[in-house]
Amino acid sequence: MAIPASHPLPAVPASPAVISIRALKTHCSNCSVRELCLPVGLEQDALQQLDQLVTNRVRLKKGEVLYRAGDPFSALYAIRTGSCKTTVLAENGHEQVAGYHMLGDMIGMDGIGTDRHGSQAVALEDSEYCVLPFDRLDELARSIEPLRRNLYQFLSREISRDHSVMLLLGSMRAEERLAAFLLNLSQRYRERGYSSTEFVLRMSREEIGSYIGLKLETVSRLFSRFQAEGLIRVQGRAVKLLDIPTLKQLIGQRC
Amino acid sequence: MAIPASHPLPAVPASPAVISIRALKTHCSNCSVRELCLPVGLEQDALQQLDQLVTNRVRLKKGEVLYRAGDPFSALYAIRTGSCKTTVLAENGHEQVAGYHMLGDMIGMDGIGTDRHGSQAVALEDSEYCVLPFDRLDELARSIEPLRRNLYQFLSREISRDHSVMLLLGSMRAEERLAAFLLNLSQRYRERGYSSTEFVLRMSREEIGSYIGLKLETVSRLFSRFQAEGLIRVQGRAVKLLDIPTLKQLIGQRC
DNA sequence: CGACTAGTTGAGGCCAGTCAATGTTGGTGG
DNA sequence: CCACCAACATTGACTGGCCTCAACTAGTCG
Repeated sequence: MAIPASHPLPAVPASPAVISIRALKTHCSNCSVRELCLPVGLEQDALQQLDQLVTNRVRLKKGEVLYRAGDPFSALYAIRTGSCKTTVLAENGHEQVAGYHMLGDMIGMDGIGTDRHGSQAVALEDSEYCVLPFDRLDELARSIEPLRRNLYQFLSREISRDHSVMLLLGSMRAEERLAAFLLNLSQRYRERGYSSTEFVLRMSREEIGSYIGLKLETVSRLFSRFQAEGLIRVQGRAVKLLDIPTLKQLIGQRC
Repeated sequence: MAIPASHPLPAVPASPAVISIRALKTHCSNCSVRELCLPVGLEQDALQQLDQLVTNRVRLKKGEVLYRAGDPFSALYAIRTGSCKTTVLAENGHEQVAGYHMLGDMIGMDGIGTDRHGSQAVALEDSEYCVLPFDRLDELARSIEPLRRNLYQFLSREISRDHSVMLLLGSMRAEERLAAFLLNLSQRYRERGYSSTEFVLRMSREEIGSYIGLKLETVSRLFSRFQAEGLIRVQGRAVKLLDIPTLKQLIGQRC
């Protein structure tokens, strides 16, 4: 796997923060997250065809918006570096975090059906996205079976992921929610070759709360309590998981 | 079958409740929900090709299981008549209703990515399902653009639907949840040509509660309260919406 | 250094959960 | 047809977990 193991992100080569970067040496074929992303399992020549499709990349600074709810849908986005949140808007104006995405993740899939994005994506840190024009991706997927399979998988996995969140929101108590949130992050960092016990949260207490259905004060209190109980160590947004077994027990114990 | 209402479904010809029915006069081309289901927008010959794919249908009695979590995934299912719920299972054994599906809906899509069903589907009444073998559906979709588009749409719409549920579970108060639940049903019945103000719930109070993140007692109390306030009339599982504007206001008013 | 945002902590209230008793409905078999 | 039973539903009393409101602290950036 790519990525130097322990943690920090591999330094992104300095480059002008321009929207469209062509002929940059970043291709799917040598991308650090190719094993997690759309290219996984593709043959060499399929990879090259995919490379030709991904000619645009977008760089965002923290807080910048990739797309808004209601924007015309034209492409999916694969996260190359960094992380972002997706939020959904209720008719009454309430905004809620629906996803916390990191490198290798694909976002924008809820827009396919309606030709409009159904959610909003906001960078949680400086980050880079591969633009996958959907029409061309679809066209390419027609002929490349593994690519088509991967596309289905991303769509389907998003559904499963949402089901997990529904489970969390619908039946867990506050401490279970936070434990599940932390363990989920831990696993995803591990899958990406980072430390699974020590990482930096890219969301505020309020955003975390919005994601897991709690108020920010409750999130803060729980962080404090988990720390007091020796389960984690928190320093602002830096978290270290100290007692993963007990955290797991927290979410596995109730009927 | 539910509710005669404005333009009821054409009576399904009586037929033996056998699992696999071939050469029955039920085809996509003359199915009553074709405008809501996979065939929507398809040309005549595309329709016929789809017909050839859907050779199996499954009939379930109330309470019977279509698939279980962990079952090998091989097909999607389109609901021809009746309704079912899908449930997801947490690692700790807790089971939660994740979806309430009715005719025209497609289910099983969370199984594509893992080759295993991620949820369980249980009939809420006697109901009938078209079996869509996924490999063959995929093959057919390769060549029929509108079919492929529809497939994407179903996947994408499922994601959007889940986001709505997350919004409901994450930020609404009990009365808002029930109002949203009822209004959602109302709209879906309307789309299907049934009465949007008068219908029979196919789920118990407990199942409804599981779906919208409340306990059954709370659901029951809310039904009683809505009735006392003149918003609805409830008689067991038969519901009549009396004051839709106020119900809408209930979910549209909070920030 | 001051304004601002993010985070922590405390006190109190309320909404929904829990526990429990009772009523209702629908299916089954005598 | 009706008695019976089990599952479902209703209602009340009480509890408690999370929210609300509020004060305070710690960083951050001009």
